[in-house]
Amino acid sequence: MSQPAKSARDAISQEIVVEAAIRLVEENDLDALTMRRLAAELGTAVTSIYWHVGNRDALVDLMVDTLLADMREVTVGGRTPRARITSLCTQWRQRLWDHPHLIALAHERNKTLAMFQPMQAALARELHAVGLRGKDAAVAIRGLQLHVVSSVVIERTAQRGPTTDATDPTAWPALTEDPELVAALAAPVDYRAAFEVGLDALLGRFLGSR
Amino acid sequence: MSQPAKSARDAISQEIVVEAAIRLVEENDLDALTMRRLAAELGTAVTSIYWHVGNRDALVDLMVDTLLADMREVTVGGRTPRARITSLCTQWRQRLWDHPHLIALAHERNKTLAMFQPMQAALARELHAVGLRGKDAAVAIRGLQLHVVSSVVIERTAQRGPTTDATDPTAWPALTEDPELVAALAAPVDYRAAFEVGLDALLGRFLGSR
DNA sequence: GCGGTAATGTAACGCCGTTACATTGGCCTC
DNA sequence: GAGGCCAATGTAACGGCGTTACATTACCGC
Repeated sequence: MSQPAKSARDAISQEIVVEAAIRLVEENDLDALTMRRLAAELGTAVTSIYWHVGNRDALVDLMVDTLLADMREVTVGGRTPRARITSLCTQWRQRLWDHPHLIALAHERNKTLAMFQPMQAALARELHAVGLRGKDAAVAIRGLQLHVVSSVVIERTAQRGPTTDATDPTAWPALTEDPELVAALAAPVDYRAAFEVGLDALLGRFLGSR
Repeated sequence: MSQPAKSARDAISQEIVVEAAIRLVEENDLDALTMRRLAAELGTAVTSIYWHVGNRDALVDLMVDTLLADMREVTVGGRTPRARITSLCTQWRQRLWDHPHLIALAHERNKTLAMFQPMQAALARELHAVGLRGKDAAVAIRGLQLHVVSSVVIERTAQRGPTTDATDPTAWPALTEDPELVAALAAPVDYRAAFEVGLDALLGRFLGSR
């Protein structure tokens, strides 16, 4: 981004480093992102990485910014305001879902909520159109935003360790009267359904009869 | 837990190791939990730690179990079912809030959702009393559970890095017509209020007129 | 050709989790 | 009491991590 490609020795630029780092994370883990391995992947020494990006934290910041750049533009569909807001939230959830490592990266750099500016603006426009403004609009935006991001965060962290998530049915002596409930709770969580129910509930609360 | 205190040399047991580890984390960070530092804190060698707890992952598991033991019993208050469920969720949120490191620890061991069994059982009882059972009850339990845990998780991760969370108001050229909204969005998030609004919305959806 | 500087390479520091191996010390058996 | 067993602790190392002081290269303008 800032390094002019003067030297044509082998032309390792900051973009190339960031791209390689993203590739490294997306093809493996966040743990796979080590400066040494990144240098090896680029066929260079670790000090070159440091020269181009500073340190590991700065590199992660750059990665987050790069990934976020792909999510800037928002397209809203739907007739009623409620449908448009639903589409907005679902779309945003989908995008976060498609970049699971973005969440992990942003989480590591404490930028989890900072990535939501475009969505905030779009939501504000829609709420504005329904007559919600000022503090009420802010509460609604915050609520919807938290719902989207936490839905994905929780699902992703939960799916990393599938062993302990399926709740043990034998631990509930008091519930044997409702075997269907026990079975439903022992089944894997349908996070998408939970998201949609929660979203619907939030919209019912915020929009009311609008 | 399993080591009989045969040798009275200086009596480092598994409990003592786990307690020291919890103290170490609660007085500092999760990052402060290193095997060497833990050994130094106990005035012993690192291999003793390994002998007693196995390795770092096993130690964290033990810590999570220990911390969870303090949260087993649930007390429900309130007259209407809705009030009782609200009390339940608020209470659970408060407990998680009081043990912020428990969340980080459980997160590291992918036990984020596994800690919810007692709350699940209590919720199931309440919902049962209102006539919600089977799959409907499961959906409600999941939704409430996700709401509680994600509320705390998001707030905790957000508060670790306060710099990037206050959204930059200048980034919204389209919203200058609603300065109150911009101001409200630039202010720090009131997570407790967001939690309560979301909880209210979820209950309105699940319980309806019940 | 020459100097400056952008870029890369070498080698080390201190930290981490983990482990092979040696050593201690209390108990039991003979 | 001597010897042995084995739980418990200590010593020292391995490989990997982020980071950095320092030396070295290669290109550009002069």
